[in-house]
Amino acid sequence: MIDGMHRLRVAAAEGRPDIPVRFFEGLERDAFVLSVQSNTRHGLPLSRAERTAAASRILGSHADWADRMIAEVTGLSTKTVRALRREMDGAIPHSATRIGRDGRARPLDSATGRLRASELIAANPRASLRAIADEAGISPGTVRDVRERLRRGEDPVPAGRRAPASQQAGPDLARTMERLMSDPALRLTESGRHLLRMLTSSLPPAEQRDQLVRSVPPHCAGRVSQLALECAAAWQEFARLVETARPDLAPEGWSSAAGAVASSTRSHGAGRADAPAA
DNA sequence: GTCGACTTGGGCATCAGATA
DNA sequence: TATCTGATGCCCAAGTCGAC
Repeated sequence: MIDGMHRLRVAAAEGRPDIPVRFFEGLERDAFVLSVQSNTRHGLPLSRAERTAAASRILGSHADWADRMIAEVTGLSTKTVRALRREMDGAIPHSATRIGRDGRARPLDSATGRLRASELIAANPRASLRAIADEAGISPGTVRDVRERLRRGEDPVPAGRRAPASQQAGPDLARTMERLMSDPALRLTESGRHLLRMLTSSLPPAEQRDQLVRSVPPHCAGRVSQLALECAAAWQEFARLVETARPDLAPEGWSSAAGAVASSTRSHGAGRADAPAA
């Protein structure tokens, strides 16, 4: 029963031998979506907690659906669904595209396709927009925009919100830091606050990094560099100990990232494993 | 090839209700 | 009463796709 439980009970109470039904053919996950949609549109409305739980489940089963699509189904706001998706980052399948309410798929990051299109245009300036679009995996409209940008001497990838994934490491770190700082388990204990202070002070914002580098006097550069490498090695050892203590909580990719730091620092012969230095 | 309709995610300001 | 949280509306740049 996806919808109409009350109508069925009323029919049964009235002793009616049959009731008109509409069959649904599809996957269980799609049946769940239909059920949530029905409950938000009529009948006994779902509580906010129930709608949030439903949105979480739909995010897990339909990760490629746009936030607005899920918001419409669950009766939540788009911003709430967006926040929920951020919270569940890592726990839900990653999708490079979003299917909107119009059923069209749109990429989250078109930089790769744009760069590919710019290469194809340079190689064959007389190729049609559709031919390049097919080859690059983007729409003809986007190819046209790339071509106009190249004619104006601009970068084929617009600067702004949809930056290439390679440039998103900074914001991800900042987001992870924000989550840790809002976690009561850390925020409300002395040792947790101490750890947060150490993590915060050891993560210079990208925009301040260049300024910090320029502020190092030439005669101190060697010692500062050596100390930074020792700090990195100490943090790497700290990461290894944390991972060993709680292997079940180690995020995917953590080991390889820590290993990369280790390999880059060990090659300099630095490293002190007794305490993490910030 | 071009254009317009419609959509996206994100930022920002504002408001309302819950909670301390 | 102050603060927090969630919802809403508006705006923006960018993307897709059908019609012409």
